[in-house]
Parts: sequence; C-alpha cells; structure tokens
Amino acid sequence: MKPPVTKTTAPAIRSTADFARYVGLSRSAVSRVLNDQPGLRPETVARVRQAMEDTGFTVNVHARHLRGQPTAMIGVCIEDLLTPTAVSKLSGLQEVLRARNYTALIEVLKPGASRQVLRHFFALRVDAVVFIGHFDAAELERSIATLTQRHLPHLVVDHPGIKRANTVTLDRVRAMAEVTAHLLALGHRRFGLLGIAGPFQTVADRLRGVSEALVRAGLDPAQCMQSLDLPNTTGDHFDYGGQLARSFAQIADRPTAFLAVNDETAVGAILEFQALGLRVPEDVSVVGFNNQKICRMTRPQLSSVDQQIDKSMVLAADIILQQIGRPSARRPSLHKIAPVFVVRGSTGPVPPATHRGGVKAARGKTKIPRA
Amino acid sequence: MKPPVTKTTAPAIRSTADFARYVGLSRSAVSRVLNDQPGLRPETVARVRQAMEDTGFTVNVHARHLRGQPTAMIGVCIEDLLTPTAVSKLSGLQEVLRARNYTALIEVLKPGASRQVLRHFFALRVDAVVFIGHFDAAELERSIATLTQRHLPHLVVDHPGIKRANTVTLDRVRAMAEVTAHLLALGHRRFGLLGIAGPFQTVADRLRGVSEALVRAGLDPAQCMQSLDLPNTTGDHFDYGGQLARSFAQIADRPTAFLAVNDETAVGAILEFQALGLRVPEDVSVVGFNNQKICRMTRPQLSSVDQQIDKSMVLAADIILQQIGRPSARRPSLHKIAPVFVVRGSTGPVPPATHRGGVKAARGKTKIPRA
DNA sequence: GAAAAATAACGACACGTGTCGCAATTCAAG
DNA sequence: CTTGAATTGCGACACGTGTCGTTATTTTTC
Repeated sequence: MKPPVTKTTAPAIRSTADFARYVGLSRSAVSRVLNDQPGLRPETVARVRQAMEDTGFTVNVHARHLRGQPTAMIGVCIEDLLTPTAVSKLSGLQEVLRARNYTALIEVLKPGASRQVLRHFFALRVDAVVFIGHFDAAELERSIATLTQRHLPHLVVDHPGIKRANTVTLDRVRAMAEVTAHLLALGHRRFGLLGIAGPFQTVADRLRGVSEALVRAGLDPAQCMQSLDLPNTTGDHFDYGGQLARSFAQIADRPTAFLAVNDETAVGAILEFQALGLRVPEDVSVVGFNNQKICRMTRPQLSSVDQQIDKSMVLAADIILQQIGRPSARRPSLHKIAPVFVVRGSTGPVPPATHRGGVKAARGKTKIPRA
Repeated sequence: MKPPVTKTTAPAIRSTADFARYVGLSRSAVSRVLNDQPGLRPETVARVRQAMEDTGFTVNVHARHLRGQPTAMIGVCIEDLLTPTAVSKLSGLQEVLRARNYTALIEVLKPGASRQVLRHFFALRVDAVVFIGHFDAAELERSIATLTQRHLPHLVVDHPGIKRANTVTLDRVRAMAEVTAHLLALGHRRFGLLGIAGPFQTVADRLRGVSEALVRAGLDPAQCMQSLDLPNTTGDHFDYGGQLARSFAQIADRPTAFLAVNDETAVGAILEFQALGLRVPEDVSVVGFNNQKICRMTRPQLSSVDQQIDKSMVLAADIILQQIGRPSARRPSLHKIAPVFVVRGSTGPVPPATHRGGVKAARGKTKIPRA
C-alpha cells in the first residue's frame, strides 16, 4: 500500500538532480559547488549552500565513491570494547579522524575472525586499516600481509614486534627503566613481577627495561627480579593480582617492590597485601601500568605509567592518513611513544629491615581492621 | 609512475565482471550465486564459493546500494567512549548487529554536534540511527524529529522521557525501589542521596523509586530523604562523591544509608567516609549504580544495581532491525528493562545508636592507619 | 549598444551492481 | 539419437555521482 500523496511537504530530494531542480540550477552547477570548484558567482554558491542547510541535502557518498574516489573510510580493529586503555586509544583516534573528515569503521576483532572482518572492510572499500591493542601475532601478521598485497595502508597501534608492520607503540623499555630507576633510588633491590609474563613482545620489552636499569645500577638482573609461575585461572586481572600477592607474601625473602602488568592487577595485589597485614608503601611498594582512573581510587593511590594516549593517537592518525594515496610499499615504519611515569602514594622507601621478614613479622606490627 | 607489470600475480579483481571472468562464468551466473538465487547447479555454486575464498573477492557494497538496496548500516551515537556503562552497551549492541550482518557506524556525539553527525549518517544513507547514553534532551528530540521526517527508524537507549522517541531503558523506578526496600529491611530510615540531582528524567525516576518504597513502608519520603545542594565543581564523579561524603559526615543527624548516582561516586564517598573514620557498612551503608568492575575493587565491596546490558542490547537490536523496512510512523514504543540488585559488603544493618552520632564520636572508636 | 567575458546549462559517459527477458548451451531421460 | 528440461550466457537498463566538451545565457566592459 503506497503512502497517501500529501503535497504539504516538498517531494523528497534524493539526488543532486532533485536538489538542482529545487535550487533552480543545473546539476553540473550544483556539482561544482559541492566540490569547491571555481567559476561560479559567489552569490550562486551562497544560494546553494543555503539550500543545503534548509533541506539537509547530502550527496550520496556511495555513488561518489563509485567513480573511483576514495571512500574516506578507515577500518579500525580493536581487541575489545571493554579494555579501558584500548578504548581510550580508539576514542582519541576516532576524534582525530572525524576532524579530518574520515569515517572510522570500528569493529571488534575476536581471535580467528580476522578474515571475516577484513572481508567486511574490503566490501566497504576502506582506504586503510588500523589495529588497536593486542591480537594473536601470527594472525595479525597474516592480516598485514593481506593488506599489503592489496596495496592498502595499515597501522598497528601498541603491538610491537609484528613483522613488516607499520607500528606506533609505547616505549615500554624506557617506561620500565624509569620505573625501576625510581624504585632503585628509593633503596629497593628486589623486584617482584605481577602478571608480566608470557611469550609477548610487550612483556619482553618490559623485562628488558627493568634489566637495563638494573645493569646500569651495577646490579645483576637475575638476582633482583622474581616472578611466580602461577597460572591465571580466572582470566580476571584484578583477581589474578590478588592471587599473586598472596603467593608472594608467603615467601620469606620476598621482594620489596612490585611491578604489575596493568593497574587492575596492581590494585588487586594492593588489596590482598593489605588484607594480609602488609602496609603499602611502608612494607611493599607497588607500581601499576596505564594510569587509569582506578589509580586514584585506591588507598594509597597507585603510581603508574601513563601512555600519553592523546598525543600518540594524533600521531597515529597523521601516519595513516599520510599513507593513503601514496604509492606505498616502502619499508615498515616504527614510532615509539615516550611514556610518563606518574608517582603517587603506592611507592615509598624500602623498609629498613626486610631480611627474614615474612608475613607473620609484618602482621604483628600493624593490623588493619576489617569487617 | 606505474607499478611494473608482474604477471606472477593475477590481475586485480575489482568487480563481479572481473571475478566472473576469473571463474569462467557469466556475470549473471555469479550474481545469482552471490544473492542466493536458485537455478544453478550445486557444483557451480560451490566452485564460485571456492573462488571467492581463494581470491578474497567481495562485492562492492556501495554499488549494490546504488540500485536502491538498503546499506545495512546503522548509525550509533554515543555520548562518550570513556563512560564504561555506555561503552558496554555499545559493545553489546555492536556485537548483535554484526551477527545480523549489519554495520554499526559509531560516532561520538558531543553537545551541539547532532546536526553534523546526522548529516554524516545521511550522507552514508544509514538504515537507522541509535542513540546510546545521555544527551541534551531538546537536541535529542530535534534529532528524533529530523529522523522521523525522513522516515528513518530510530531508537533511544537509556534516555527516558524523550518525546515521540522509541526507547529502551532500565526501569530505574523499580531499581531504586528494590534498593530502598533492601535498606529498609536492614533498619535504615534516613537516606542520603549522592549525586542524584538535576533536571533529568533519570533522576526523577530514581527519586520516584525511593519514594514509592518509602510510602509502601508507611514512611514519609520528605522526612526520610536528604540531599545536599553541593555543586559538582570538578566534573569528576569520584571526587564529587568524596566531597559529598565529607559534607554529609559533618551533619549531626546524618543519614545512615547513601544512594549514589553511579559506582564511581559511591567509591569516592566510601573512601572519604573511611578517611574520616566512619566504617562501612558498620556506620554507614553505601549503594552504587551500574555494577561496574570497581564494585569488586573496594573494601568493602560495593553493592550496586546491574543494568542487564547484554540482554537489553539484544532487545534493542531486535527492535531497531524490526523497524527497518516497515512503513513506520506508528506511535513511539517504550521498553523497560528489569534491573538486578547485587548485594555486596557495603550495605549492612543500621547502627544501633545513630542518634547524635557525629564524626567525632565515630572517629574515637576506630581509626584506620594512613600513610 | 555591441563586443567580450563570465556564468550556467546541456548531454553524454563511466563507475559496479541487481535484475530481467530471451537465446544458447548442456544435461538427463526415453 | 531425440527431446524436453535444466543451466548458463548475453545484452540492456537503472541507480547517483564527477567530469568534460560544447552551447546557451547573462553580466560586465568599453
């Protein structure tokens, strides 16, 4: 059943032809206005612009692309919309792209779904693809290869060590070196790792940062660093941090400073340490990573490494946009972002007598009342 | 400079014509496969499918749309990519849409930018628009009107009270009624509001929920509810929660139970209460809202209201997809989601002697050691 | 007022796809 | 081998846009 023809409203404007008729101009004249071409009277241009405002007419982007023009769409793959740091990066990148009149096509990329998501992007004829966060390295490399083969620019954000990939990533070596130097200055000599484990490049970089700072201080990394071989059963960073803390607390000669893989793990550890009667930072120091909001929501507040997300996403957008339209096929680029270590209350001087000070010794001294 | 013609790789396949040539079929035959039409030999279909796998060929979605078919794109406006609850909803919705072969075009909608973002969606010829989160009511109503005028389906998620809008929203009245009933059962009679203020429908709904529960218990809401006229200077929920807690703590006859606008505010209040020497939940009970991750990262853990996001987003997707293609123009729909109140450690029985018990009295009893 | 210059109109084509009618070919059955 | 049925091929059109060369009209200039 067709809708009743009510002539109260003007007929719908669906094409530049319709719109030109509405303005009282030819289609080519309108087209010249839309594409900022010269040779039109300024008042005519103004009239068209005004009519666009009035009617809300917009050209059909899809038809425009059909003539061979780029789609001004950029596919953005993200590991997860629930990981705060990844989402922050996404948010920053999207804002920059939007300001540059590009559309960010955001897709969550679950393990094994790369082919499907890339096909989706190809079907939409995106101009480039960005990967944000952590993915399976082999799968990501395959995706990069596919993109390169199609002469599509790409950028990997925060996933160092991917072969032949253009990468923007935090300088984790430097970050951990700074953190370690800070703790060394406070007198700490034994460092516990919380969740910094696994066959990932990011982990390797972090360990290298710690080691370099230790070596620079004339210490032997093997003697100073300690980690536990504890599987993460829950899959939850917060819970895992608590488990690690409990295990570490039982060690007689345990580390005095702890470096966490992220803030959630650090908070989980702090709460567990406190529950066991250990004071932070008097008995143990803890450092987080990412400088998320929760850093300020614990007592003491959490010292953490800030990723400088806003700055790095502007850089990322510049890199990817500059690649579009270029003949491409140069050697992969690597940009490192300088981190900023934010010191708060969870790090303090090494306790004076830590030798042989297990949980029991500490527990006797101060007890935090609990419900 | 053209790339050197290397015949090692096949010529690029850019259209169904190219692809049909590659498979050795006619364009119409290929088209029939692509659109699941009958009348082809099964083995032929299989051959085409295999060739698609091999070459990674995908039809040009833009050209397909040009023939009048829907774009299968849905514009999604979100207030902010940094608000966890909103992002959770976005994540859920995107997942469902993706499973239904729709593309979610995600755009952050800052105040005053509605026109621009909608124009962007129109240019891309989206099939529908979804709004997630909190926006300026008048601006949102204008956007809805524009969409309706263009016969485009829309859906507003979690923003009750928008005129002529199809809405899916949490039943906040019921949520707060449940919370209040729980606290009443614990003996509480005086309730403090933390950040539940302002000219928003969501606020009105929450207050109504509390009132209804009080009335049902034979109490006078005006006597039982207390809120502070304290401006939120920082703009940060966490800090504001702390400020409110500090002010409330100074009141001699202060409430024994506190209802926060969200979890961050609640956590801020809890930490400030504790810093002032008030125990949670022995001296004061605190309830959050949204059931975010931080609920488990405080001591005690935070009782909070869960929004049932996954379920509600499936519903939202169903509603919006069902509207596409419909003649539309029916009366606006309203769906309410039933909340789930999660009780944790931050709520407990009312303290036995709360009369005239200011900060000082409490402080004398227990003092939490601080750095 | 006429010539020159500046604007605008016109018409046609290409882009990649879905669809449709009809012709050509292949296949299976008798 | 013949015949009818099942497949596949062919050609044309429409969708909305950008572009380009040519023509028509208006405005400006002398």
